[in-house]
This record gives sequence, C-alpha cells and structure tokens, in this order.
Amino acid sequence: MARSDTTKKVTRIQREKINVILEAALEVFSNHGFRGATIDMIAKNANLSKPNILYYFDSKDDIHSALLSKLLEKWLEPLKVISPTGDPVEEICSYVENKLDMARMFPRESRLFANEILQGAPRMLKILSGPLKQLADQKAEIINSWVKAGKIEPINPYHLIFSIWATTQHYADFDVQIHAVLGHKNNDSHFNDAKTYLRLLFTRLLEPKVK
Amino acid sequence: MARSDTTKKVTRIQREKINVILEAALEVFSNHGFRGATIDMIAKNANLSKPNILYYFDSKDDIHSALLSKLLEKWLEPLKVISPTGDPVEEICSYVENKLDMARMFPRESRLFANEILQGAPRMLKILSGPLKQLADQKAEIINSWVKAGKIEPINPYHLIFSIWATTQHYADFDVQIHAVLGHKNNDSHFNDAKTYLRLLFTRLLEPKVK
DNA sequence: TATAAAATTTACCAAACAGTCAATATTTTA
DNA sequence: TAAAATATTGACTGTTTGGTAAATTTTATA
Repeated sequence: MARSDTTKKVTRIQREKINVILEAALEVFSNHGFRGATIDMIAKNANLSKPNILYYFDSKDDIHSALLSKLLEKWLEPLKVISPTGDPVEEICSYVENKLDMARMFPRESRLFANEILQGAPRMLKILSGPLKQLADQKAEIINSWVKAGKIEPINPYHLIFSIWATTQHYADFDVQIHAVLGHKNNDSHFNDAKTYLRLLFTRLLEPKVK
Repeated sequence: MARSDTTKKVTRIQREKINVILEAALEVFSNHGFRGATIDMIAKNANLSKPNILYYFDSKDDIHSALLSKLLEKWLEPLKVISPTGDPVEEICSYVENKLDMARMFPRESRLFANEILQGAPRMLKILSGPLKQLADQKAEIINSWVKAGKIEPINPYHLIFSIWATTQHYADFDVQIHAVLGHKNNDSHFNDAKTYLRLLFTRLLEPKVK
C-alpha cells in the first residue's frame, strides 16, 4: 500500500518525493498521454527507481488521478472570478486574458486535460457533469442577466464560454501547429498578438451597439 | 512485405479489406490515440485476425500514417475554397460553417489529428510546416488585402485562422465536455446553436463599422 | 478443372510494461 | 547510539503487445 492513502502523518521525504513524482508525471503524461506514458519514463524524469515510484503511489493510474484532481482547482479558478457586478465586457475580456495566461504558463496542464477529454474523459466525467457544469451554469446566468440589462449584445452564454475555452487552450494544445504555421522560433512572442486579437474578438462580439 | 507498397495491381479483396481496416483503425485511433490503440482492437473492429491486418499493412505505424495522409486533403479542402473575389465576411463565415460541418460529420478525423498534434505531431511536422503553412500564408495574404481595401476591419489574419480552427474543432474534440456542460442527450442539437453563435462572432469581428 | 497466386489462420517470439517482493540502506526516535 | 520506522533497490513475475513463420484455405487464372 502506498503512503498516499494512509492516515499516518506525512514525512518530509514523502512530501518532497511526491512533489518530484507529480512534477515528472505531469511532464510525461502531458507529452505522451496516459497510455503513451510509462512508469519508467516518470521514474527517469524524477531521478527515482520504478519501485520507488510505486512506493509512493499504488499504480500508474493513481499518479494520473492525483495530477488531475490537483489541477482542477487551478484550472477553474479564472472562471470563478467572473463577477456580476463588474463591467461585463471587461469581466469577459479579463477572463479571456487570464485563460490565455494559463495556456502560456501551464501548457502541460492544458495538454493533460486535453488528452483526458479527447479520450472521452474516462477519469473525469463526473467532474465535468458535476462541478464544471454547475460553475458554467452559474456564469451563464450572469451573462444572461447582462444581456437582459442591455449591457452586452444578445448571445448564447454557453457557446461564448466554449469559444473562450477553445481559443485560449488552442495556444497550449496546438502549440506545435501554431509554431509550424507562424514559422518561427521557439519563443512565446505570438502570445502578445493572440492577446490583442482575442480582446478585439470578444469586445466586438459583446459591446452594445450604439443606437 | 505488405501489399500496400508493391507496384503490383490491387485485387478486389485488397481494395475492400484495406478500406475495412482503415475504417476500423480510424475508429480505434481516434478514440484511444496512437499508443492507446492496439492492432488487436483494430482487428476486432474490422472482423479480421491480427496477422491478417499485418498482411495488408507492414506495421501499426503504417496504418496510422495511411490514415493521416488520406485525411489531410479532406481536412484542408474548406480552407482552400476561400476566394479573394467573394464577399469577405461571407467567405470567412462560409469557411467557419464548412469547418463546423466537418467537425459534426467527421469527429473521428478531427480527433485523430488532435491526438497527433497534441503529441507533438511526430508524424506530421513536415506537413504542418510545409503544405499547411503555405496554404495559411496564402489565405492570410488574401485577408490582408481585404483589410487594406477596407472591406473588413483590421485584424491579424493568422490568429483569425487559428480562432476558426479552435472554435470549430472544439465541438468535435471536446465533445464529451460540451455534452457534460450542456447536460443533455446524445444528439447533435447544439451544433445549430454553435453555427448561429459562430456566425455572429466572426461577423461582428470583421464587418466594417459604418462611419 | 488443375494450378498458381492470394488470403487467412494457428502457433509462436521477443520486447515492453505494470507491478511485486525480499533484502538492504537510510533516517528518525526513544 | 540502538532500535524502530521509513525509504530504496535489484531481481523478478505475469501480461500485453507488435510482429513473424509456416501451414492451410480460398480465389483467380490458364
């Protein structure tokens, strides 16, 4: 039985090694998907032996699940921040900007989720139709209230949210394609252009037309 | 040596079985990714034995490559159609609509590509930075010419293209998430809402503002 | 219809892989 | 510092999997 599920207190070494393993696993899982990743790859990346990894986690599946649940909170945070009392267009644009920043700063996390969803979300379906749906419902209601108040143009709130997810995460998940098409370098310079572009896109969509 | 790479003439059975195998492989690869797929799964899906599969294709990799190159043409087709002489906003909106139709009708193809790109496009890098880049460059130039002529609002053409890819393919690739959030059924009804939403999104972005 | 070619299958192999176990080393604690 | 608890490892197991070889069956052809 791995240390991770006992109720005993966690030692210093356990805390350290678990972090090292999760960091290595994030690297490996995000680059190769669940099936493409091997415990040996994670072990090598973490500078530990395979049995040592399995001393801290019961199974490969266990490591993967730990990563997913650890990441979820961080991933939903920007959406939670949207407030009904702020300026609507600015609230949405800030959300877009935050999501884009996440894609730039945490591309591995983005790809980990993308891999999971693409595969039919076998380990995440409950979270998607539970907490995620509830959060989306809640924010959709706020957006609807903005529409009713005439503060933004009429719009389907769910598809607005989908398009924000799609456009921002695209820069992390399809990174290779973007670099190939833009034909340059290994840097992040296109993120600035993306930021400008997306602000324009959603501003023009939402800003009320002057009568 | 598999039949597929000899110069001998192709028999009726070869033609039929190769199609059956590719169809089964598309199903399996798109649902499980390259590493998650096994030849046995493809064999079962195709109602053939494993060695029989390997009689027609040299290797698992070979089947995968055959799928990718077969699909590429179909995948780029809608973008090619964009014409410099049409009405700009309508040209773009038609492209969006075509891409969305592809996502609805060929979700497996979309996921096959998504899986490949997400994994770093090990078998497609040359195509991305070759034919795909050239096509994107060409269409970006058209978009730029529309901007210069004042026919659409100033916009970064590459990021416009990216956002079209992202928003449309999202409905195929993240299908599970969308169904979870919308909380319904196994049908495609949300594609109509998506179509309306995306037309609005790109029309408002591009339509020249009246002075 | 006899023969050659093509197609299919059964029985394999070797490598990769998740996971175990018992022995050893290290760290903590009394 | 000795004993106990924790951590690490080398050697291993059983299974999955990509792929092969040879024998057999089916189909096409002369």
